[in-house]
Amino acid sequence: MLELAILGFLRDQPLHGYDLRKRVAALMGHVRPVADGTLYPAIKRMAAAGWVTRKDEPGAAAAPRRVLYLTEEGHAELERRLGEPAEPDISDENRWFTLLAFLRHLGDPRAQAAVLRRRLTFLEEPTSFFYEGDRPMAAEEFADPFRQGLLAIAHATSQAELAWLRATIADLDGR
Amino acid sequence: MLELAILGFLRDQPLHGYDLRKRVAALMGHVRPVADGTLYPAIKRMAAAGWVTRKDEPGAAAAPRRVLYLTEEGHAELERRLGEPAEPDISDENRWFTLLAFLRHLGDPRAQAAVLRRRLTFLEEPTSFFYEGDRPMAAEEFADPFRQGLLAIAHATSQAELAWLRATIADLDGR
DNA sequence: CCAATATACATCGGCACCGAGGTATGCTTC
DNA sequence: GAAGCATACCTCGGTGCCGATGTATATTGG
Repeated sequence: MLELAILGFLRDQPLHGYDLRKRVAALMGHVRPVADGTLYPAIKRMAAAGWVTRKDEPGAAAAPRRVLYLTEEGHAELERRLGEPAEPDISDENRWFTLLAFLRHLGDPRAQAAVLRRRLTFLEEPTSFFYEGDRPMAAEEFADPFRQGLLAIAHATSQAELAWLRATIADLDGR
Repeated sequence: MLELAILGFLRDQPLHGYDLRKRVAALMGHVRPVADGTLYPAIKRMAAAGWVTRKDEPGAAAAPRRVLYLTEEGHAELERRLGEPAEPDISDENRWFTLLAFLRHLGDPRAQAAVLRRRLTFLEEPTSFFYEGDRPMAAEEFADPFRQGLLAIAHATSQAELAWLRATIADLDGR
């Protein structure tokens, strides 16, 4: 998730670590803040993989910066991750939102629609959070207001996204 | 998140690992399936911490079972985690939903309302996913339909939950 | 009768993440 | 001119998670 965000942000423009940290924090930081001890090792990993290159520059405000540039390999990696996302990227909302934030970088509308369809399929399959033995339980069945709320919120959420997905897929197909 | 779910399920009744695995999978498995290599070490940790005890029983269908019982310490730990959740339990939807699934086990309505208020405060504070320099960007500002969708879905989602939170807090306060 | 499947538990190496700590620079404010 | 803060980068130990792998039993289907 973090690596995808880094690839995605660098796709737009070269950035140094500190700037990247702020952008990543804006994107997903309210859910889970990004620690320095996570970001810098990630950058190091990605440099070792050949996805980014680093160039030292004198710091504008303070200490010298190491500006990160996306390489061609990094570009290819981004497209691969956007076009062939792993299952958790589809099912986990946090990961999915990160993917969505950079999906425009997958040039082909057909490929974009295919990714949206995977999410659509996931949201359309019936899921039950709680079971009594083998039988799925409906929201009305339990007295617990919190579990009722949980199901109600999950339902409202997925309805909103389903509507958007269907409209956007239709739009992409029409091009 | 996993440990909270285990404590929560065992609060209702003793369960063996395999049964626990199915219940945890139903609750959060569609988002992120639980691997055996995650569940069993977690049980072991929790047994070492004194939150659960294990009792061997002949298997009903197959291999012998190790039935898990919540101890008094485990009960206290559950209440502590429900009543004083860490920040990520409030902000991360996956964790929050898990907490909500077991919040009824926090007996006191006032304490329950206090937890809901923390989530309310979190959802009420304005968040912007993207910035241009220092300026937050509104959904209409970018042409990217995916980012527009991302913001629209996030907004719809939080509206649904806000309404439920306010209603439920009012209800709990009225008791 | 054999294979496949579901039940049931467990370990191990690798890896990402986190918090804590460390280093250094330049600007602003008192 | 000292203190405090924002900028900017990095390491290290601990922990939890994951996939792969292993072991064993009972039922079901061909």
